[in-house]
Amino acid sequence: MDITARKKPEPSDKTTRIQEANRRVILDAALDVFSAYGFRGTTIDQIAEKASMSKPNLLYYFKRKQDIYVSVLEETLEAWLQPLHDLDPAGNPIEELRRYISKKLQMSALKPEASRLFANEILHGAPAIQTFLKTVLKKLVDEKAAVIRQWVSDGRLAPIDPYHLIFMIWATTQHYSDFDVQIRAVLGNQVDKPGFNDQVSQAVLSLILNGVKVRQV
Amino acid sequence: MDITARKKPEPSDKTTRIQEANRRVILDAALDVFSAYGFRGTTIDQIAEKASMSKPNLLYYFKRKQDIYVSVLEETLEAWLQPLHDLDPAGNPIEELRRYISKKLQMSALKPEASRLFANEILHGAPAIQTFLKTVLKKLVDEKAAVIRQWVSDGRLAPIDPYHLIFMIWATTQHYSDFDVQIRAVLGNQVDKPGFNDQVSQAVLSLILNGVKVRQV
DNA sequence: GTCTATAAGAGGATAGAC
DNA sequence: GTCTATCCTCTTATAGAC
Repeated sequence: MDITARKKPEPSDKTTRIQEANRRVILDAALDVFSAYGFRGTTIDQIAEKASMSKPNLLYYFKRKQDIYVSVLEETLEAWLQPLHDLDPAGNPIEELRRYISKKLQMSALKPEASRLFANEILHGAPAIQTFLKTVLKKLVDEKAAVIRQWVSDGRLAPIDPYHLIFMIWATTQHYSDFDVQIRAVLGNQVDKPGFNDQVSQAVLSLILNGVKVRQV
Repeated sequence: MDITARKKPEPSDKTTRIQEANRRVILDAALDVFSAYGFRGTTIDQIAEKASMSKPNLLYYFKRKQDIYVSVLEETLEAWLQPLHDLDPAGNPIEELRRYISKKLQMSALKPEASRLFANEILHGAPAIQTFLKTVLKKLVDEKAAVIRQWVSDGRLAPIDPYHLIFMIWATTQHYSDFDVQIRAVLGNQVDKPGFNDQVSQAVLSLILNGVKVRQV
C-alpha cells in the first residue's frame, strides 16, 4: 500500500488517449469521494457513479480500490509541497514567508478536497505515505528549516524555532479547509461571501508575520 | 445519529455498578479505536477485543455501533469546550489567552485520541455533531468573541478579528496531536523527549501572543 | 472496453442456550 | 449478563458474454 513501493509509469507504458481521459475522470471523482468519506468509508460504487461509469469498468482501469487511492494521493502530494520548494534562501525573509503562506492558503481554498484527503490520511497514521513523509517530506523540511535558521541568525527574523514555524504555517493555512464545517457552523454563510478569503489571508498573515518580524528596540 | 436528538440518561435510569463499569471499559476502548480508524474503519470486533469482551456482549450494552460512537463523542465534547468557557472577561487579556492556549495544548497532549476523534468527525462533515456545532459551539464562540472584541476596543489587545484568533488557536493547539505522525516523520524521536511539550508551548504561545500584544509606539 | 451476473468475504446485528 | 451460532446485508473483486 505504501506509495514509495509503487513504480512510476514508464514512458514505455503506452496509454491511449481514451485511457488517459478515463483515468482522469476516475481520479477526479475519487478525490471528491475519498476526501469526503475516507478510505474505508468510500465504496467503489460511489466513485463509479460520480465518474459515470460501471463498477467493473472502473476496475478495468484500476485493479483495486487501494490503487485508486494511492494514485490520487500521489498526484496530490507533489503539488502540495511545491510552495515550500519555492522558498528562496536569496529572497527577503518576510516576503518569502508571505508568499509561502499566501500560496498555501490559496491552494487550500482552491482544492479543499486535496487538503482533507491529506489530513485524513495523516490523522489515521499515514498508512499509505509513511515512507514518503520520512524521506521526501523530511528532507525538504530539514532543508528549508536550515534556510529559516540562517535568516534568524543573520538577524533578519525574530528568534523562532524554524520547525515549529513551519508546523504552525501548515496548521493555520489548512485549518480553514479541513475544519470547514466547523467554521461554517460558527460564521454562517459569510464564508461564501466574496471578501472572506482575503479576510482569512489578512488574519493569518498578520498574526504569523508579526510573530517573526524583528522588533526595533 | 445527531447528538442533540438523543436524550441524556435520567436519574430514573438505574444502572448497576457492573453496568457502569462495563460501559466505561467499552467507551475507553471505543475512543482508541474510533480515533485511530474513523467510524467506518472501525469494526465492533476491534472494540470488543480491546474491551476484552465478546461482540454480542458488547452489543448488550450498546445496541448499535452508532450508539457507541455518539456516546464517546458526547463525553468528549463537554470537556473539550471547558477551557474556552473559562476565558474570563474580567481577567488580564494576555494572561487569559495564555491560560487558554496552555490548557488546550495540555489537553491535546494528554488526550490526543479525543482530539483526533473530533478532527475526524469534522473533517467528514460532522454528521453526528452538526446541530451541536451550530447551537452550543456557535453560542459559546460568539460570546467569547465579544469578550475579545471588547478587549481590543479597550486598547488592551492589538486589533485582530476575534473569530480568526480563536480559529488559529484551535488550529495550532490541535495540530500536534492530529498530525502527530507527520510531526514524528520530520522530527524523529525527539518528540518523545521530556522537554518537547514545553518547546511546543513556548513556540505556539510566543507566536500568537506576540501577534496580539499591544505595541508601544 | 464495457456490460451483466455472481463469487467470496467482511462485518453488523440477532436468536436462543446457559 | 454472557456465550455460540447464525443470519443477512453490503462491498470488493472476478468471470465471461458482447
